[in-house]
Amino acid sequence: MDRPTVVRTALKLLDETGLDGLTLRRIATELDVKAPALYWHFASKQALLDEMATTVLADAVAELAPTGPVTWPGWLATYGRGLRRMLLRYRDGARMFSGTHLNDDTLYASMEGVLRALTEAGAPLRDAVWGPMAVYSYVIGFVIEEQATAGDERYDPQVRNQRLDEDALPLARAAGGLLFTGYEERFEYGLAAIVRGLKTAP
Amino acid sequence: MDRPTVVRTALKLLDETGLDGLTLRRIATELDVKAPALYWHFASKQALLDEMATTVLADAVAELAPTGPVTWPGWLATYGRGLRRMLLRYRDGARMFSGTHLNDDTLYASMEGVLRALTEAGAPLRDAVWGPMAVYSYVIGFVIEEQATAGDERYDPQVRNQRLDEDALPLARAAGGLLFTGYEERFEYGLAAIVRGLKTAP
DNA sequence: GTTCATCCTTAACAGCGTTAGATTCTAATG
DNA sequence: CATTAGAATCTAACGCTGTTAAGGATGAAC
Repeated sequence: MDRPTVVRTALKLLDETGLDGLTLRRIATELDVKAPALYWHFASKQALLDEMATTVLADAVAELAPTGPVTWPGWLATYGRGLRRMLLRYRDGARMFSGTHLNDDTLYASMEGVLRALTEAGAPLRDAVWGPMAVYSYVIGFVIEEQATAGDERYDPQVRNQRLDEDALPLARAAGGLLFTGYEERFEYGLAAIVRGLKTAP
Repeated sequence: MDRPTVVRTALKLLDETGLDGLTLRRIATELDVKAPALYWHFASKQALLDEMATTVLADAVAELAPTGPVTWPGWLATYGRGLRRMLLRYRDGARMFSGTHLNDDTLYASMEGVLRALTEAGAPLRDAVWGPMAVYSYVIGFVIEEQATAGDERYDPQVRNQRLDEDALPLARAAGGLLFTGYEERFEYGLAAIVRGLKTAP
């Protein structure tokens, strides 16, 4: 049992338990081990969560890193879609990223490749750094909300509209159907806006 | 002692304790009360957190809701900046939003005003809903990362660069200076991109 | 064959959110 | 004025959590 094994096991367990139900004792049981044994490999639960998030992001970046020549900021759309897909792969995947400290040198290595590809495509370093970061922020924020609301019946437009007065709040009622269905299309809407905005930067 | 009092007290305490240190016992002590008393007003701690987040957002939307005529999507920049300012006002303010269920009818009322102003400014309802939502996602994601890294010495570019090999990762090193300083400028960079992208929507 | 580091165990701690049941206080009712 | 009803809080406790301390098993190195 080593660090990567613990991380992968915890990530697998995350789908069953959710982030709130992910306890050290459950992870340990899954590994046929007692909870304190985890402290040999990780200084704290937070350190384990940090490494879980880092692993997911490193997987995403490694998979998405441009191999050949890319266009800027065209690659950002690919990056945004891939990142969202990675986050959706795990229950509470995006929430896992809030409050964690990303810290892995393999992450920086992948980043280096992205930065080189983007600068070689003609982007100033500032854009090559800030562009992906803006997409990253958007994706994290979007998926946090998506994973919180999708499947939660309190956000079902029909249930929601029963609470909302038709005469006083007609637009808020209509908004429900646009907010809590068709996440795919709404995600692309915002992502396209960012990419388009970066393309037409002054 | 009523619900709003508890919420405001908890929000004040949040700055001292941080989200992880915010326990029901501490909140109760601050209110000169024992912890179980809180259960008379809230069904669970999560319900209290939900209302805290809802309060912060409702405050922001109420303050930012356009009173007169607005331009679309020009108002979105105002909205994004104001929302960020509101989140930064509280320690872990953005993290508080991940995992909480926003649910307040006063929130919908404020939303109604925004939607009306934007549609009257000529925006289709879809844009009036999805535009602010895209900005919202970006701001939440941005501030989560900002509040996690700002002030954390592990993200100090100098400390960070000691870990990074100069020859192998020159761009990743240079990126540090662009990522963990000057949040203001980087925030505006992404915000402007979204707004510009929405303005030039096809 | 002893030493030493590695990896895991048992036992326990303080603190957490939460519940059950008793208790106090307030206001209205007869 | 005495009684009742309900609202708001208390005490006590439960099960669970992350975490620590101290010790035992295992295997490689001298």
